[in-house]
Amino acid sequence: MDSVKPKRTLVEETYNILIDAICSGELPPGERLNQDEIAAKLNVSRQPVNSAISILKANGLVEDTGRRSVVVCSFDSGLFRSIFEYRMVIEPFAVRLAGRNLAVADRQQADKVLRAGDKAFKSGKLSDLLQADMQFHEMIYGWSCNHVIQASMKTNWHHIRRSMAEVLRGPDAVLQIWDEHSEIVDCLFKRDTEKASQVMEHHINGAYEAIAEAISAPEKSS
Amino acid sequence: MDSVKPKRTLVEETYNILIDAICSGELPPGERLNQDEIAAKLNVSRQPVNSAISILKANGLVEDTGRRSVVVCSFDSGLFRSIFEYRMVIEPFAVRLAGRNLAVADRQQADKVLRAGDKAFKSGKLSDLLQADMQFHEMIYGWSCNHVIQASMKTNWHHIRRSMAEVLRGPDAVLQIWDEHSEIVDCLFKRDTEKASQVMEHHINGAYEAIAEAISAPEKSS
DNA sequence: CTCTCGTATTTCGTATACGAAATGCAAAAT
DNA sequence: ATTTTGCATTTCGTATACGAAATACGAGAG
Repeated sequence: MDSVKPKRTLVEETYNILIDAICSGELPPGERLNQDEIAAKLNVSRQPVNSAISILKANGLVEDTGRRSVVVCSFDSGLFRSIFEYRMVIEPFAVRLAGRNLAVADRQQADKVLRAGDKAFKSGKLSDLLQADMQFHEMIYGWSCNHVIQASMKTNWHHIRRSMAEVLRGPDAVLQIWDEHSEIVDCLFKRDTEKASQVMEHHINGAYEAIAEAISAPEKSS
Repeated sequence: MDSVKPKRTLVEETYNILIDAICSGELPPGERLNQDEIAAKLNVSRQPVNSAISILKANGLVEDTGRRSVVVCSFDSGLFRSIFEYRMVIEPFAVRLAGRNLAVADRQQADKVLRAGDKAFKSGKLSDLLQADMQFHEMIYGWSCNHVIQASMKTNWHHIRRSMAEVLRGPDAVLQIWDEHSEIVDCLFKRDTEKASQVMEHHINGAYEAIAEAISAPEKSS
């Protein structure tokens, strides 16, 4: 007999819904969060909404204006640069750790994730590709067995998703980055950790340039 | 005329007090957090306490037991390893970034922090030394101008403080690490960023070994 | 005496209530 | 017409209320 479902609280539910709305762009930067409104929309009282917003505030997704409302943080291009600067170091490092802990790496899991990525790539839907991309990288973080990397990147992916939501409004810049994923996995399982790490560094660098271009250039097309 | 003080909410106050109590060891791992009790002690209602605990939960400082109470997370030695594994890469990186942004680096600030460290070192109080150590490293994070590094390390220092609170109960293991700090600053301002980064890597490695020893060995003395 | 179960008490999550500050608006003043 | 000012309304933070689930505890069965 299995233990009963660990009931989620309304605070957690509300938090997840809000963070999703922010990262998907449904709540754009600068948008004011009205507690009554949100509470009504989610069919809960204002209290869980208030708590959820406190968490968002502590995590830097929203900021209060000093007045009586909190707003979704503006998307800072400096933050974007920080994230990729950071990933350029952390992602190759995660690969090296994964190489050391190869016992925890699961080839079947890798194949599944890679297949999902191929499918998303062929479908051409950038949002699907983003989802698959995130899953691939989170798999690597898991293999690294380093909880700090996992936690910090979880936060970062929120911001990445948020910035990508902006990109998605622009022309569909197809990112030609998927094939490097399978190369990384191959190198890892061939025990060539150093090569895998190098490919990852190149991969992040390429992703940054592609996205930075898509972000800075969209005005040209409109 | 200056603008009025931005009043802190009771939720924030409560959160800060709780996180401080956890990191100082006043609330040891496994301790149950009773909302009524905390509310009474802080002279607030249960509501801000409840919200503050939600934030702690989201940030992994406390966990709920599935029952009716949340407890302070047990201190995982794996997490400790993760943090120093991570710092071994991130701290030298932060130094390299600081070297590039040397314009923001403030020699006077550095001297002040270094002097405070010397004083704490001579006083022999490990808690003061820890405080000064944290300030030194946070100065470097600031110079790196990378917000992701700052944010992730802020969380990590909570855990470091928490683990050090354990160490402090044991024999006073004096950590002979302070002089490396001034060496790092010197190299930086001499524009020898690479050397500074290397010293930082060595520094973190030394700190890890010293602390790991102090943590694993305290039983011997009791 | 030990175990089991029913009941009282504690404790939490959430809803509602309430006061204070911010905002909107319209009438009065220039 | 534009600005100022006082009042009504909105909105938030916090306190209190309430029901449900967890725990403690004692009485009865074995």
